[in-house]
Amino acid sequence: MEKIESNLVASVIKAVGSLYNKSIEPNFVQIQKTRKDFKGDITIVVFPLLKFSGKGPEQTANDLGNYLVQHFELVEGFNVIKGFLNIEISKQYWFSFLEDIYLTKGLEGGQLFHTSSPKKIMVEYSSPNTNKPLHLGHIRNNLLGYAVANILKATGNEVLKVNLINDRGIHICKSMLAWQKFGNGATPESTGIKGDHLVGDYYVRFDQEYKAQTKELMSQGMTEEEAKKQAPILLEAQEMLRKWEAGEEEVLSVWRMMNQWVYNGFDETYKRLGVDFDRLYYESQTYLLGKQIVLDALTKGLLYKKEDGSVWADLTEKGLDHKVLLRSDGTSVYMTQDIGTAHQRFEQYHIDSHIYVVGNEQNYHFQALAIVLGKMGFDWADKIFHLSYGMVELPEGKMKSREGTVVDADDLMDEMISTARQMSEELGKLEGLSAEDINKTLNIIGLGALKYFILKVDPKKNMVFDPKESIDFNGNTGPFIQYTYARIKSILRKAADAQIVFDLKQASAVNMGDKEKELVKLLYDFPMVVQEAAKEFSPAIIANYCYDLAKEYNQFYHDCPILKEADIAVKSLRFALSQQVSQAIGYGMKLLGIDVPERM
RNA sequence: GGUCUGGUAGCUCAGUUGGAUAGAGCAACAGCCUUCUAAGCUGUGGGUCACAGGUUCGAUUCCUGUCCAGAUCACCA
Repeated sequence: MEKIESNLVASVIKAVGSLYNKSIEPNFVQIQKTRKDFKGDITIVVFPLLKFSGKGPEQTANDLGNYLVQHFELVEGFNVIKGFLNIEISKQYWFSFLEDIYLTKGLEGGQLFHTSSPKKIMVEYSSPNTNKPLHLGHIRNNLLGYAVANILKATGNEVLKVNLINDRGIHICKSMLAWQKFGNGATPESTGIKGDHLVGDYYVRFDQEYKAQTKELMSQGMTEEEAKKQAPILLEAQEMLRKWEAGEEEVLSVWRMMNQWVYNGFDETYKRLGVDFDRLYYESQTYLLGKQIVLDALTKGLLYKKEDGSVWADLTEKGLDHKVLLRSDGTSVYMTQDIGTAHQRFEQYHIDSHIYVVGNEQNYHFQALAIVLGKMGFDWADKIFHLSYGMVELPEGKMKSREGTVVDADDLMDEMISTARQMSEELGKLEGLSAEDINKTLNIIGLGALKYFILKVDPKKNMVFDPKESIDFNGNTGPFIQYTYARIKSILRKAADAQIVFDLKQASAVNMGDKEKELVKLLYDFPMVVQEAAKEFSPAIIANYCYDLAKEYNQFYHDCPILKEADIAVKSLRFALSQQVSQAIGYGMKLLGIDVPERM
């Protein structure tokens, strides 16, 4: 079926040509959805056309409206308010659209969502440190990365999800050291504590000891600055890192063991969260990459070396500062590794684009990275994209691990599910379900509430999470949308049980009321919404669409009987429509990584 | 101090390339379950779109300045 918008633009151009004998560019035809308080489906803003018509807004709009109604089947009627020409698209068109998706393709199938230029895209997300468990900030990262990858796939791209795990460095040495000193051989098995939490506990333990030692040194007359550098436990941790880099087996074996604990813990969290990866990278294997590339660029004169031997990039012409790429002792920094891994990925996988899902605190880093890569002459330098997302804040400000205000990912998921249980029991929703089904459903609802809460917010904005008020289940929430889905499914089940077969062919455009039309219009928007979300890397666009659709459907559900409708034609139409809405909701939520329950 | 984000109802958030009377939810209040699941639906109240200029037929949207908040500017990652 031809799209309404392009059809209408062409029609208006023809109309202007015929009415006023002027030829105009498409960008003068401004089209938008008609606002709900007015009659009509699509609105043409006529102000830009006045200079061609030479008439006032009202007159011009009426001229156009009359012409369109007479010459184009698609246009059924119109009204003019001020300079706005509100067009009514024929009900036949909307009905045909519903027929089209219901009888042939279905929204999910076909090429409805695909872009004209598919790409091979790598999405890096999660990228945790291995010294502590995941928290709410990581949840936002994981959900965003996973959803964006889904959306890009749905629009026809080939997507590779990767996770670069930061498994080395001073932070993990701190946990290792504290475990050796204070752990008495504790393991996840011996303590029953999840591996990543156990390792995190020793990271906290290290910090306690470090603070105590610093305080002690200060009481002996050291300045705070000195004391922070001289605390014995810190020196030990630094020594441990040196041993790790020297490859001493004694250190490596502890490192491998504790990291494995963490990986087991992460795997569990990822699984519950419903995210996954096509490939894992470990910094211990990539942190030396990039050095040769930097040295090559140095010999080409693209970088410069200071007297102390450190290598720098001058980014001042781009408005940034100078950036170190190799330390004076010749070792790599963070940026060096990113240069190396980016190079490796573009060369090895021949990707067209690389998306890094990383918090906005690293905006500067990625800006600098792109400039450095460009300076080094890589033609893919402008193909890297930093999907920068805002911080999750508490009502009183940032989460601080030192103050114990970090919201732990596992705890939060537990809480969401227990809230779901409490709500469901109060409402008596779970009667007649098996224990297994109950758990499955509560899992879907609890996680749905959490995921939707996070994904409905524009990624680039900071967002506030109040741990005291648990995440809502009413209103603009995941469960609201899930509930709409479950109610439709219930209707579909009932029809199937009664062996009622609905045939949309029995219905026609005349059976379509205003509510039905509004829903079809929303369904019509769905592919564009998905494409927009892909373009903007914003799952929030899909989340808000799902809400709008569910909201609209609930009104329809309230006002219009479906199975109880007497007129078989109307009944069939409503049934088909409900079925399509459930598909769109289910698919939209799936793109967000949110499951929907068959009943709740 | 430089750079980058952001500032919309008491709170959490929408608001498509500039368009009509700026929208939801939560919270508050008032209604709707003998009828397909009331985690729903309907209604009421709530706004100087931070502030001031500019661009134009028209600005929450674009530009400039001011104020406020956050991030960042390491031989950390």
